[in-house]
Amino acid sequence: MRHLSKSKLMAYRQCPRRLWLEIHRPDLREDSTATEAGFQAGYIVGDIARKIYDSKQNGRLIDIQRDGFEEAFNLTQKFLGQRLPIFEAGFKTQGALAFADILLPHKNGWRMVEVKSSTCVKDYYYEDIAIQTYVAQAAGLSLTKVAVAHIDNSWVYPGQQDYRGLLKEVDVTEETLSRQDQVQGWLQEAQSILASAEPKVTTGKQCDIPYECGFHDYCSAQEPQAEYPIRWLPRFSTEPYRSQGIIDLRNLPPTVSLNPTQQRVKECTLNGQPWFDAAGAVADLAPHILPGYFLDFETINPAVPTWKGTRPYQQVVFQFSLHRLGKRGKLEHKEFLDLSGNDPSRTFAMALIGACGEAGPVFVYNAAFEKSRISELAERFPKFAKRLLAINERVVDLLPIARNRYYHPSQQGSWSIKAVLPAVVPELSYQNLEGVQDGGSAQDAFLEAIHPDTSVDRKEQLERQLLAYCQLDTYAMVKLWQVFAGKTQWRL
DNA sequence: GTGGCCTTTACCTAACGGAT
DNA sequence: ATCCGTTAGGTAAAGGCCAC
Repeated sequence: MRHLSKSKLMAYRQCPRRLWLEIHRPDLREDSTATEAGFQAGYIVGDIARKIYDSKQNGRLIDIQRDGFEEAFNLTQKFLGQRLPIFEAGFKTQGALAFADILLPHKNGWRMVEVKSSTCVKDYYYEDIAIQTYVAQAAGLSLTKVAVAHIDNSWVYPGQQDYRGLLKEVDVTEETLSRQDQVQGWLQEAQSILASAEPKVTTGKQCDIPYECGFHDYCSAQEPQAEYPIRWLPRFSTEPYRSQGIIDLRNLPPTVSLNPTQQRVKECTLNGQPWFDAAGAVADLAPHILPGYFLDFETINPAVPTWKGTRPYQQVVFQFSLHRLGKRGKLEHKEFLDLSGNDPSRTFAMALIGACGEAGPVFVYNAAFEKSRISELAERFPKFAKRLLAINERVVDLLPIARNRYYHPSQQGSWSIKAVLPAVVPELSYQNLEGVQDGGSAQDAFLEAIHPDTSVDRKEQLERQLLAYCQLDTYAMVKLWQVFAGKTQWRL
């Protein structure tokens, strides 16, 4: 009999091998990325949920890290007797463990609320909560109601630490209880899987459901490797071919119909040559006459908003870099970075208006992102709306030009800026940057910089790193433009 | 007017881009 | 783990055409 936490059982619902590895070889799992950020963006959803659901401030929180499993179970039983709100109550049955985010006295029993940081009730929550409630009920808990509390991303934070309205509660009692009969079977199957040898399951769709499995690299390393994987073909369903044992582009039957982009990826990959429609690129850029601007934003999007007037998961702009390229190739740079800890939006909007000038194309990469941010600022600050929307009118997207005119085998089917730049402008490298080398570390740096405990020296260091990183981003776009526009003789 | 066939439009979803 | 907007591609519904 193994101790099976609910999350590990969920793993088995997708793939028995995933469950087996979770229990027997957790060391093989890739570190999950975002969860271990040093500086948390504002509040954690769970903390807020406890405050919201503990209006009388008499709830009992069980700390599994501190107390350990056995003590958590004992405390749970003790607190159940007191009929007060309980957070992280622990239950155990048939080797399965479950911890309930919130338990509240309800009628003659208890109401269980599972807190999720998503913005809707996902299908897989039903299985998740079915296991949760099964374990709790089998351990003797009387449940009268089960609910999911998820984030309401249409809610606007009014400030003053007033987080009522952040969470939206959805009753899932029926959906959950109707699955109870199945859970018993899942538990037995899980135990028998764990008692056996490692199941060998080939990688497939299930590896990414409901999110990427941490053992994917381990499993795929044991399979034949394609030198030119067919998954490099953009928007191409590999499943039908995988089942036929076709994993390499060289083995893809010529009869398979590919769209022009896929065809290009295939050809360039197999002949190892980049493709560049230089005349086409020049023609695409010709209508957009200099002076031109090159713009990039950095944002932060905390689940729990920290600034009055912002929504959950809203992308709040805190930094931009702007290069201006004159008619004869003169390059200037402007930038903005707000590390005050206050909402940067308003000063950002003003600085952006001031920096962009009155006319000339504003080049960005994947225009939807920057344009959406600008539109949002226009909505929030009507006084600036006209001037902000005027900038949006000037935005020119370099992504479709890259996609239509350029491909290098090293892109591996992707036209994201991180795939395109090293191919087009190999001499530019982010490796030389210290600290901040990508968007993720930019957010970390921002959070650390605005944290009250951060020293002045450290803050200045982070500021320098952030500025260097964002400036390199737009400079890289200038270099990209230079190649596409055929101005390689310019010294930029 | 109905049935059959083809074309167009409308709608939906997965993939991809950006940000963490 | 999470968000969002755009887009490509597929499918379903609607529309158009003509023979019978």
